[in-house]
Amino acid sequence: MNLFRHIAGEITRALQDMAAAGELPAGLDLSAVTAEPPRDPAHGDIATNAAMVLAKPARRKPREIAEALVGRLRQVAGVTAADIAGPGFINLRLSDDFWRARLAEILQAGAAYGDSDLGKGTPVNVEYVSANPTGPLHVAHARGAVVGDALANLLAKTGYGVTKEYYINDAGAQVDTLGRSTYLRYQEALGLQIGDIPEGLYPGEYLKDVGRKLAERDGPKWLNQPEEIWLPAVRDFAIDELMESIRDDLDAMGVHMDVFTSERALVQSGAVEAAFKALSDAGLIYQGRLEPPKGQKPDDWEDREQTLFRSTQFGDDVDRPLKKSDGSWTYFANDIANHHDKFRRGFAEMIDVWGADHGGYVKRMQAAVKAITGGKGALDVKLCQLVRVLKGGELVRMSKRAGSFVTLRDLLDEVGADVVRFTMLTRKNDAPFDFDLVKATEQSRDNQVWYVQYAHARTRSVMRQAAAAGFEGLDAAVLVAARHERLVDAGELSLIKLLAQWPRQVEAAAQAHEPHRIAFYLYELASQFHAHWNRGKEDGSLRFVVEADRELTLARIALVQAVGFVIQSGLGIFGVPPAEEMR
RNA sequence: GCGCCCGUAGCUCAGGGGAUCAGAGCAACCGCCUUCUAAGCGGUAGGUCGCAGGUUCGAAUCCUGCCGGGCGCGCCA
Repeated sequence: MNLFRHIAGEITRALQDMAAAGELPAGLDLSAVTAEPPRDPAHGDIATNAAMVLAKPARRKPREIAEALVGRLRQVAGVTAADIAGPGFINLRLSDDFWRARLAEILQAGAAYGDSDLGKGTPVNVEYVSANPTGPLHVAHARGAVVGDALANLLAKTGYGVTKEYYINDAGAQVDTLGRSTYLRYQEALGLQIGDIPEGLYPGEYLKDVGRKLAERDGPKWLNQPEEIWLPAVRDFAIDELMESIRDDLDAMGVHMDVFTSERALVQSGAVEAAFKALSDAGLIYQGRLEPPKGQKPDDWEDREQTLFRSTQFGDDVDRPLKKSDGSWTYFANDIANHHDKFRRGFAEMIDVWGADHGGYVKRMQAAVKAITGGKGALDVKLCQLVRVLKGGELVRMSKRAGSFVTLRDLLDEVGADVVRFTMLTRKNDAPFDFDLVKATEQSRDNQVWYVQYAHARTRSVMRQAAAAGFEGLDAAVLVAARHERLVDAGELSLIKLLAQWPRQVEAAAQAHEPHRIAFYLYELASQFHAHWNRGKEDGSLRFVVEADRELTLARIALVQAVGFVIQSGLGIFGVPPAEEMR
């Protein structure tokens, strides 16, 4: 149970009782009332702002409301103290037994502790990576992949019906360029001299493989043919090859998409026309002219009338073109169809994870979603800032395979998927990130992955030690039944309190769409666990396994197991398997 | 020129989204190893939360302006 929500419910009920008793006006809006841990634990276990928030609408002084409320809150089960602080805050203290009762919940739930039905099954579509199939995935994609995947897992854990989706940008001019670039490598594979890769084509060596495979499959049949003959076949072949390698890379990182949507297929199905018609019918399409951007006018700017979408009606800065000068759809038009299609598939809630270089695109896409869904759909966009790869402080630039960037595969080879996944989440998505390959694998406290894994390994170590000391069959039932009231040490109790915050942390992170919060919580939990461990070194009576006191040992093992479960629960969101030992 | 993001301790970053003293790690200094991994733990020192206003009983948190850095700005995706 999310005990903060539980207490918030109790506070709400007390306020309603007060209203019924005439101590407060009826019909007050209680939605701003919170129950949360105070910043300083010395203030108590839970603080509520109820009296402060209601003072104005109730036309009463905060302290008056607080005085009345405190009396009622003292009657709530588990509450041992309710005090007024400062201008009218109420600090609650809960009994140790109330806290210890969380232990049984954790032990029964195991790694599922923190799961909730917050989302009530609401479908959510999380679109991430969505890289063009024109080259291997690189570090920026890795960040998007990790953020998107963890966010999706987080939402699934909190009861949303999550679909992980990849939108394949396989319809534009870039894939034609890919086709031409591949054709060159195909010729090369058949023994022709191709010289330098011409400007405008992709020079990456990764296309050599693709060219060679094409030569193996088709032989020389495309040689000496006009481009219009070979381009479609070569392009499609290359897209398939690159998508396969992209899927392999994602697999290697533990990212598994539910749906791959092809832009090309979408266009061919007439989805763009359908979306366009919907906007048009709503009177949101017109022919007009745009001002050139100030300060930086493109040299080839040509003032002309074009087909525009009234995105300004939905908060965008200027209206946006949906057709190129040759009459074909813009990428934006296709992406409107993409989101329209998601909405029609049942997703009113959509999340896109993009690179920061697409930041200028957010407003128009959100505008489009509002327009095309009649206001029923909502799009949240998570922008991932730049990732720089360092090695011992030195910037790493070149990749063996790709030429100008570090590939995802390089990263995985260098530090492993688990480290990539966790480390990428130790920063907010909208803060730039320096990924240091040396630090990422260092075994020290400033390496958060290692530190959290070490804590989990230590929980396992305790279990092994306990078994060696004759404690066997330590299953959930035995640990749930253990005498938890024997846990009276301050370190033990504060660990329990931190564990009890987990469900709230998960829900808060899910609602904010911020998976990085999980990493910080896990780091704090690990820190407290290591600290408590060390107390046992200094004071033998605090060690987990006390052979002379079987009852106490079982209670402490229950706590250790609970710590392990919560770490597992958290790492599960990141898709990182917990370590059994660190050797 | 316009839009978005960022500006918190020497360094790298948190700060649950308004209120009860500004946090962590690293680096610096001082301590703790016969016992479950010292790959660790504890302590000291260090900040007018970019600047200036505003809203409020209360602002690192919300609003406005400015300064500094990043990203982007029809017919690329």
